Amino acid sequence: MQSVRERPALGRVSADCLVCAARLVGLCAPLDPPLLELLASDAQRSSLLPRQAIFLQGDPARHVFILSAGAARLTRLLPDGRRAAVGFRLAGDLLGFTPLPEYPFGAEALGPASVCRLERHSLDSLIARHPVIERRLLDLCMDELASTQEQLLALGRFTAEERVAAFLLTALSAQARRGRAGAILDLPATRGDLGELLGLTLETVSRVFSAFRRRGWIRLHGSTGVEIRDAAALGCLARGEERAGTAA
Amino acid sequence: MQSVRERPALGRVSADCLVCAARLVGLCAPLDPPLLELLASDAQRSSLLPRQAIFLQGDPARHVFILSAGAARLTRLLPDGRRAAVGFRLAGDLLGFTPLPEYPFGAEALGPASVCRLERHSLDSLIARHPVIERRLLDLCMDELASTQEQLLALGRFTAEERVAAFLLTALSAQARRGRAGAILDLPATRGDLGELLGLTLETVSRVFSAFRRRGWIRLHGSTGVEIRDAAALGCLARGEERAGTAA
DNA sequence: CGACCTGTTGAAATATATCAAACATGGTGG
DNA sequence: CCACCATGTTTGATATATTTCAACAGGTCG
Repeated sequence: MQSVRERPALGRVSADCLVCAARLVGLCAPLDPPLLELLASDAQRSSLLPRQAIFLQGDPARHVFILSAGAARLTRLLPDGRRAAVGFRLAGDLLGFTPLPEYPFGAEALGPASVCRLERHSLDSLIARHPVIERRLLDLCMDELASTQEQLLALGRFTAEERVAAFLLTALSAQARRGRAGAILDLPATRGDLGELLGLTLETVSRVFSAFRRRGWIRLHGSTGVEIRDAAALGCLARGEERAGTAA
Repeated sequence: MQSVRERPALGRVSADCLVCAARLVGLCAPLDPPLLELLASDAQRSSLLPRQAIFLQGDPARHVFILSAGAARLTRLLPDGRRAAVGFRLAGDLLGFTPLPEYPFGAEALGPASVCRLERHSLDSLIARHPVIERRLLDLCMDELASTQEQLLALGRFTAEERVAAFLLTALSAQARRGRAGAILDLPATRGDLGELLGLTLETVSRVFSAFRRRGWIRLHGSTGVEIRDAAALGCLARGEERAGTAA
């Protein structure tokens, strides 16, 4: 089912590119320019087509990746073919940093994207020489843990509508944090992608989008644009404020 | 609904106690004795009754806790009263370590338990003086992230039976890692507790236990003992190996 | 144009929740 | 010691949210 699997072509990367892509979030955000230069000197940049794999579940975890542009998803494949998404990641996020010998899940680009690839051992030696990086990794890990726990709450206790509402608002604020303010969410994901993230089928996701649209809470623009027109109503759902009837 | 809420009585703690409780897992596992002594000198020990709160969701996050004995659960309460458990924690685990100003969820003892309480700022200053602690925190955070992602997978894609099976095996191996080998799991949690962890109702958890018992996969001993009699069968479910009929 | 993919909507099937009742268990106090 | 109560468990009947199966519509692309 995965259309494109070959590895991206590689190229050298400048510190500028790293700085520019990951100014406000991610590993590089708080690092000194000289340190960034050091990171960049070891990294290789590559561009990804939509749906292209960054790494596969089960591959030896020899590299870490910084997503410098675009969006990606992390997915786990079950033996019987079911697939679940562990999360979506945006520009600046670190991918594939694991203590395990193999990646416990795969990563693939959602839309067009680009990554900086760094050898795991070269990150390790960088850490050894510059403890500030370790501190930064701990912060990132804690952020990721917190968002995973939120996701857990959603899958464990939220209805389909609540999950979609929570996702839309989370994605909107993640996009805002990366500089693009405004109510239009750029979401290069199919209904199926969202279903895998939210523990729903693609049909259920579609029905929820339709319901939100009918209530005037969202508007769709093209294939990837989702305009949030009533963040308050969505927020009420996303916070889990009532179990029963959805008031007008 | 929470029966006991007052804070535990505090007392001094020895490094020995920390070492002993958390020898193989947790924050203290790989630390030098002198460092442990340092940690211990700042910590206060307290005993907890079953169901006693360690900290509440929304409390200022001024302390971190090391669970030195017993089991605890972390729960998030939704505005409308629904409750979800983020996870269970066992002896040696670190609780309440968050970058946020307030605890994002509450922690309470499942059975009788004890914790070592440490001021957050004193942990911070310890980190500043001994970077090895930071490394250890990163490892712990990554472990916690990995187990949370497993849990996410379970809630997103697993059936009720698969969730319970996966939980039982995870709990068994967590117990084994803490020294108590063997097939009998000591589980001081009600069906309701498990339901909150697994995103199910207590009745569904009970029905799954009954089904496993009828198939001879488990046996119950008293109110907390669960004997795993067919780990292979449970493992097959827990890995998500088939979607449809459960073969005899 | 036709094949293909994504999205939408409908009708039926189903896993789990909800509601309800009985049953066990352990503690407590008469 | 036993009656009593609170708490947790089990099981049943019913309801319901979501899945599953299916058909169709709108793009896109070769």
